[in-house]
Amino acid sequence: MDLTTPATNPKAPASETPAASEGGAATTPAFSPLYQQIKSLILRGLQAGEWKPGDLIPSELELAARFKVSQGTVRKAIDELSAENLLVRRQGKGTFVATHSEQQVQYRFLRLEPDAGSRATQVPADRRILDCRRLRAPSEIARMLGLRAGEPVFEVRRVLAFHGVPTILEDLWLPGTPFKGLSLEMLASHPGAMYALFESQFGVRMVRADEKLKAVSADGESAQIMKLTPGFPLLSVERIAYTYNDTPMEFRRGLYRTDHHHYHNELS
Amino acid sequence: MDLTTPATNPKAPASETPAASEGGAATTPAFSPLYQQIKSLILRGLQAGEWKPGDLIPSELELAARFKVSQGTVRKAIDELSAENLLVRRQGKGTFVATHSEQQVQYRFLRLEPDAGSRATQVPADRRILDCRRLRAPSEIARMLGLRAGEPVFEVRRVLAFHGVPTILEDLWLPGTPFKGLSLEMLASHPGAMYALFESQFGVRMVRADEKLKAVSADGESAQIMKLTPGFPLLSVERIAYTYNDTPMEFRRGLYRTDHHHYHNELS
DNA sequence: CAGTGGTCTAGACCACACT
DNA sequence: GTGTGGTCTAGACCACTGC
Repeated sequence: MDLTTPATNPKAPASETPAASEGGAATTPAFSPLYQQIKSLILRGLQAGEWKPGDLIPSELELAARFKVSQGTVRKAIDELSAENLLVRRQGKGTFVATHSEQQVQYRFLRLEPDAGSRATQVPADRRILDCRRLRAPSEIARMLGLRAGEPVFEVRRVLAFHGVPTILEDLWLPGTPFKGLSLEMLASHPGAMYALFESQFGVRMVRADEKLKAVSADGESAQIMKLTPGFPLLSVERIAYTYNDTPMEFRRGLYRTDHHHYHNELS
Repeated sequence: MDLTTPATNPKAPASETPAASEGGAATTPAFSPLYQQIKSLILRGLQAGEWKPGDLIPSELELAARFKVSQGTVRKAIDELSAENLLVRRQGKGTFVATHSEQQVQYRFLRLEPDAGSRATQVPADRRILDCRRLRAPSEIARMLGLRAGEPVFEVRRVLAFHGVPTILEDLWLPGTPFKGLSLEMLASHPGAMYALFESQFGVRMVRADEKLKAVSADGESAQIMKLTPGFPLLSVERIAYTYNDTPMEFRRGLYRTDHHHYHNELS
């Protein structure tokens, strides 16, 4: 592939890309390197479901041939995608689409850990779904999910217990359209982590998330559900989870009991 | 540099490395790629203070010549180091040692943000040092810092206020030896972030940190200092900060008021 | 202009997994 | 052995910075 065209983007790098977007007007010329374009193309394949979570994607040489670039360029694109946890490389085997299921990393977004003792094998939580209903999005929820107020959403409430102690009370909201058909039975019957179900049943893969933490006091209702006295300090965790393209697909509000657990975070 | 030697590590890659460690006995052969060895060598230079925070390090070609490897290999080593925030690349200028000062990122490890309004320009906190004393490490502190109980440590207490509202009460402990000479006056007179002072005055650069968060209720003492009623829910943040080589250099326990701020975390 | 990091290529060889 | 990702090289050219 030649890069003779100077400042602005050279011609589209792939043969199979009708260059869907790129409205028309001259915005920022914004030179973008070839490997970034390759990255976008792979990303498009992931979004389009060409390769599903857990799938093996084509080898680097194959992709290089398809996109008419060198293996090194494909490699750099895949490097970044795997650094972002979208792909997983396995030497000798190939490159796979990351998934929330199967891996030993069951709860990839749950940062709660038992204090001290820290049995590396965190006891599998005891999950209980309290509620699952379809309703029109209140404005706050709509805003978080990038919807218009009144659009349908699912609301789920559940409790997680460790060693019989209710530790997490969560309410979560999902956009109605992509999750059409969700039901309490489906959630209750599914054994694994919730995000694994989202992948297998709805083809929705959560890629990253933003969390906002606060310390709060248990109100009457949550205290009752978690068998605590009102006023008990709880960690409030609000999460927006995004799928490909930074599209919000879940808003979650959790209350964590932290007298025997803590929220672990690594800074760098 | 030739890589003819097969499985085990090839001969040391640099000319100026007396191969200090590598005890003797055959542990794990553990093949390590060239770029990892280069990375270690650069890291050693950083630890040894050959280049200090903010300094320009030699160019890729210079390092390649010095270590007798190709530019690409040095590049990959630097890529990783800059991904770990130890180095910062600036196109056209060179590669610099990362620092907590100068950058616009004043509080690199502080995850507390104002709610909603979120003036991107977070008001510079009003810092007040309450105490700074030298004492013998209690066993818990010693354990956190990798010291023996009774070894000297500094204990500092300070309050951060935003818009006049006391929001963070922190106690922190530093090992006595590396921080010899620390005083309340020094802390109080220094304008910028604390980690910047550690770099400039003690040559200690914090590289990464581990935090454990819990929700707690304000006790009498902290309530009084923060002008709250006892029982007010506070976010407890325990941090161990590490310098190069995963050596712990600070233990910090903070209480955050979170009624108008939140702790922000990005998951991926 | 020269010097730096950033991108891209082409080719060689190594380490690992499967058959 | 074949095919995969992983490492390493050498050289070309581009983009940015500052003299």
